[in-house]
Amino acid sequence: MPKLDKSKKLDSFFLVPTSTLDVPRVAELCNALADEARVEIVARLLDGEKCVCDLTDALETGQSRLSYHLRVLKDAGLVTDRREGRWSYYTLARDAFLEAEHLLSTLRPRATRTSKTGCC
Amino acid sequence: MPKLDKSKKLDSFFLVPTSTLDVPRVAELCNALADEARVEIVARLLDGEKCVCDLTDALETGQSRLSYHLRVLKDAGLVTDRREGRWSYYTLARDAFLEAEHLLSTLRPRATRTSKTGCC
DNA sequence: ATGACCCATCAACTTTTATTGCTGACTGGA
DNA sequence: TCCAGTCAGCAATAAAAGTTGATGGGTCAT
Repeated sequence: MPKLDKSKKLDSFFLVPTSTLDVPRVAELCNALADEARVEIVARLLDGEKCVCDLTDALETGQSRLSYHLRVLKDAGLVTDRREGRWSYYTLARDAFLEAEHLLSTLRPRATRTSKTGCC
Repeated sequence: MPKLDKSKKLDSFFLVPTSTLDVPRVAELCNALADEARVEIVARLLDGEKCVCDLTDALETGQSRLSYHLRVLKDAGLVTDRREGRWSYYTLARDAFLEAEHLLSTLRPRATRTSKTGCC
């Protein structure tokens, strides 16, 4: 029996391992991937680092718009950027994607059981 | 060498297995989980089916608001509902969560290699 | 049938996101 | 130094998402 973490609500403490159920972080990561434009960007970065101009060409989008979406991804920690001369290079942050996979797995329903509790 | 699927863009065909990279679906699923209120709902459903009134009590939220968020989750396929008498019961859709995990895994960067291609 | 209850949906509103054009900082070459 | 190119960030606008209170349909007990 683990020690009670009083910072967590009591009931949820017993239902799930709260240490791995980080609601705001799930929402933050999902929010960053909730837009097709950003998922496209991630897809383009799958085969390695790219500079903004590469992405602008590949995605046929305005530079300003791209910059905005890159920032959203960066704020969520899903990409990192690097400056080299006049170019900015973006790379996927592997850790963040692994984190996302882990967080999502904590939301996976255990089984298809119906609890059949009386209601209200 | 698999047969070419002409419905997919040529370049992305060679970069990733496009059959598993469903950009709109990733965005749709992530969008459904992009709000803390909805992640909370999912968390509450982790230990099984619940009726709306249970969730209203547990999450201390207005009934209308909850109904809205449940609908978003339902539209994304993450939950299913069932009517019994005057109560509506919601359950997590295991398949959709497995699908989400799979889709997310297709976005995981292969390695931390820098492609070092010349730019622009 | 009447009334209490559960819940989805609507309309009105507020808040958040996304898009676009523009500006300017910074870099590197002529 | 001057010019052209890359790119982030701002302001204005458009669009989408979220919140709230009200309405009404369905269900159940009296």
